[in-house]
Amino acid sequence: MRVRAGIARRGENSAALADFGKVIELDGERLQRIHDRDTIRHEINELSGQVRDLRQANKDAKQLQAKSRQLGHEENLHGERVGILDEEIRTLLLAIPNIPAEGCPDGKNEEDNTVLTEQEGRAKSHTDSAQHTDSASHSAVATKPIPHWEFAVEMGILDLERAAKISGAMFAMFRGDGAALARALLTYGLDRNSDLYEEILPPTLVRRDTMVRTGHLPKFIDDAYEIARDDLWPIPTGEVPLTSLGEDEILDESQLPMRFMAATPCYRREAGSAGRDTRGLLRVHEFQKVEILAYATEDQAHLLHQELLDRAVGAVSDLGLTYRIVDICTGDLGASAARTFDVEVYAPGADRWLECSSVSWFSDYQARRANIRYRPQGERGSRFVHTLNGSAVAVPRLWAAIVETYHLPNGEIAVPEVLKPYLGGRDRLTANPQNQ
RNA sequence: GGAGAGGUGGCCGAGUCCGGUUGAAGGCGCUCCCCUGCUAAGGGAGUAAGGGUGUAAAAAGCUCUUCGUGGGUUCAAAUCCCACCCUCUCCGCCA
Repeated sequence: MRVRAGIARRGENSAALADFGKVIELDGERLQRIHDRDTIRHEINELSGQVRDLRQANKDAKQLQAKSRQLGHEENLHGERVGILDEEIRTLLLAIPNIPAEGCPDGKNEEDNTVLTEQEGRAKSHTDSAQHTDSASHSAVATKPIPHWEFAVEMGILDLERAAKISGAMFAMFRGDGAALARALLTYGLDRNSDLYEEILPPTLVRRDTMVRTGHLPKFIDDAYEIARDDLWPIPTGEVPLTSLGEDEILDESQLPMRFMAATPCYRREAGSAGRDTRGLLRVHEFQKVEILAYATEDQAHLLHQELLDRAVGAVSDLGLTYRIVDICTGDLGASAARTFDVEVYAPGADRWLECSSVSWFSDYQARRANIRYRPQGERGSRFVHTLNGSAVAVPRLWAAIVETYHLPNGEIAVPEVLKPYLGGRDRLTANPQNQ
């Protein structure tokens, strides 16, 4: 079957395949039970009508009542079994991943991902022009790049030590010009998408059910923070509230595509990656991000996916950063996604590629869980929408790439041209005098 | 946190005390038809979603469920009981 083959393409997923067979089996019994249950219900309804008539005629209905009561017990047996089956199926289904899109390259793991584009940043010329008062030979490139966790901390615009004091390891604190840069990035991310995307400022603590519906629970329960007392969950990404916006709604086809964006904090325990990439801003528990997201019809989905990717890429490209686009293979694909392109920026100091956006098309996988539908024009009934999303701007990693890329020999940091309006027209970030 | 009121179809709004052709009156909106130089007005019909069955696939038909959610009582629940969620009003508290 198509679904089976699709799941198989993800590779080491024999468990999911077995589950899938189980689901089909359970569902067979479920349907039989539902049929039996409904038949009995029908009889009960008939009997009830007869009882009503008898009683209104002041006649005795004891026999019918007894019979109906008996049927009620039978109905319950079926009903309870259906409930159990529903629960089992649901549990299994939650663990079954989405079917990869046709174009998605086959592969086992991240090593099989395909780099589609690799684009050298324009940062060099930017820094050259930005430092025209300095000696021309002092280009950023001529200097040996330094990791941000060294010089940015020294400048006092990144304070990891005190962040750790306040909140523990893998938390960051931006200060002075560092904080201003972070804030500039958020506004930049929102402004450049405000032409088509509605800005949302959503709640960032959500119900357990909301997390389940977007596929973040139970699978990633170890990666999520939990406020046990109120059973609220800090969102790991703006995708959660944005995807849930349309929950249980039936949209009109003419409304599609719908586009949303939100700048939100994101909270991640990063339990699965403890000890990895812990330096500086490479991986932090709390960060800011501008998320862009769309609901679309199946036909629109492809174009929207490209649009989201273009926008994610445009943001880093216009910042003058070196970036590449990676086509995620079936073996490395997130469970909910049908197709994903990662955008990675190069951080010359850390000398590594940092994932700063995952632009994914979820087909109707998320919408089925969240129950987001639309009414197709000239057609009866409803269909599930397709959801797509990606980060427009992920603050810490872009922040890191920017400061490392634009680090000037004199110790200052040049401001990328597109960010100048967001930093009061300034073209330099300087050390924080209050934290030296 | 304390006290009270309430959640009914795309929307408004009856019904809930006293359970029974009420999937739900009436109105608005919408769709189609008729009438009408145009428009306005008028007349008629239709107008929830989901599941099961049915079909090559649809559709019709049959059937089940849904009156905030989940349970309970009953032959039978929008109507009675319990828990929870949400909204509103007043008081307190904090911004």
